[in-house]
Amino acid sequence: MNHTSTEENYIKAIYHLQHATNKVSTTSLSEEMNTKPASVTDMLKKLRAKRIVHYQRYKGFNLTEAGNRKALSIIRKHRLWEYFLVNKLGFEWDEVHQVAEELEHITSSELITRLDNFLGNPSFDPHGDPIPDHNGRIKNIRQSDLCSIPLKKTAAVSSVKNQSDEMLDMLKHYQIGIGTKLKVIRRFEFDGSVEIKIDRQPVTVISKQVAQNVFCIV
Amino acid sequence: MNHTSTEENYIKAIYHLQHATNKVSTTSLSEEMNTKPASVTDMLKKLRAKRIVHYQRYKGFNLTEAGNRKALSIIRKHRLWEYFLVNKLGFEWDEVHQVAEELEHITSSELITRLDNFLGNPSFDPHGDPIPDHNGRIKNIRQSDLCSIPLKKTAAVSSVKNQSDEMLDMLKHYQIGIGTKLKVIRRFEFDGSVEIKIDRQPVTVISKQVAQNVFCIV
DNA sequence: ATATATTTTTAGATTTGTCTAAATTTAATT
DNA sequence: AATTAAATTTAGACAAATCTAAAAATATAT
Repeated sequence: MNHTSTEENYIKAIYHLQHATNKVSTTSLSEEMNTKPASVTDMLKKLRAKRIVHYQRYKGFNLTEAGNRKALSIIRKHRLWEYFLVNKLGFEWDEVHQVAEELEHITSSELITRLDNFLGNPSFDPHGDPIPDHNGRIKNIRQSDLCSIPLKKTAAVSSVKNQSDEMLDMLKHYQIGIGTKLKVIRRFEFDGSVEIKIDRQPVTVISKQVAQNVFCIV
Repeated sequence: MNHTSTEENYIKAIYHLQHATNKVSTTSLSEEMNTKPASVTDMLKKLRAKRIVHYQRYKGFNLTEAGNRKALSIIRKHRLWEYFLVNKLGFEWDEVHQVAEELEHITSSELITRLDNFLGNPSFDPHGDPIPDHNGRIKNIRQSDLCSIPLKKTAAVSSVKNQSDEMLDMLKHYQIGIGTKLKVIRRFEFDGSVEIKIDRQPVTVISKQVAQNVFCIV
């Protein structure tokens, strides 16, 4: 079944709502999509007709099995392109999202197979998010930065994105290196800074800028 | 100024009509775009409002300076992506057009700059067509196949794509070799065959299949 | 449990790119 | 030059994705 870019964006947004939030509703989806609830209702009917969502008026919705597969294939494309943009074209990880939003809608599946091989079949994108394989399977070891890992779970630092001298200097100060075990205790709304506890060290706070660069396996 | 993918496709098609044929008309453009003449008229009004074409009803149309620049930027993207698909992802040259048709509409200009550098700033795409640089300049040594060179301009054969025994046999029969000077006199709509005049030889017709494989410098 | 607020859906309009059918203009032919 | 043919344009309609405003259903609060 073919889908328009718009439909694909809705499918992705529904997937995201189902996994990253606990609010799957017409209104929350409209916020995610920057549209009005009325537009969401129209699209839900369209996606229901295409067997992408289960949907009953006033009763909510969720992805069907086919919808879930479709979502994973879009996410796969998005993350492979992000990997390409950062590791081949030299973009910074925070510059690639918008471009990948466009690239993910290129239809050729042959292209994605070849891109995947060209990149060496990576399992994680530059943000540490897992890249679904061609069957939609996701590596359960997920790399996430300190802004997105769950609170109070021990995690091991697995990579650092920005490897500038200045950053390495900071990490040395905090005694953070690859393999360091730590927990995120809390996050501050005001500036996004993060309170962490490292084994055998006092609790400290690191800035959002630093936290975004430190990736862990939870 | 931003343009939809559809507008971009029209711009590219007009550019192509102006350079590769001598029929720039509502009907020929509608054939190029696989639409009806009425749709072309609508689009011409839209493009005129955006200062992309000069257009007077019943009197024909052509690209403005801005339209020409825009066309070259789309062609640049298309050909860079084709180069990428063939030389990095291992596609065959005849498999890439459709995918590049989609990729050429990705908007980021930063992406194209980086892609260009990643590829080593190539001057010709896998079909031998020149890749405009970021200022829209085209290497005047343009390699084009006999299906796309301008009519009645002397051209020198510069390369042959398919180098199979069967093809070389045909070229020997026609007395075409590297360096041969020839003109394309006309093209036949019916089967895409091409009438050519080679120095000191009678006019002959070669099939589209052959013409597509013979590249020249105009 | 009834009134109020919130969420969701419907109805009808808009924009983009397309179509068909009819009208108009230009070109070709006798 | 008049007629016929071809090309082009207009008029009106349609599908996709959106909107606003109003109606309907559900949830919340008194």
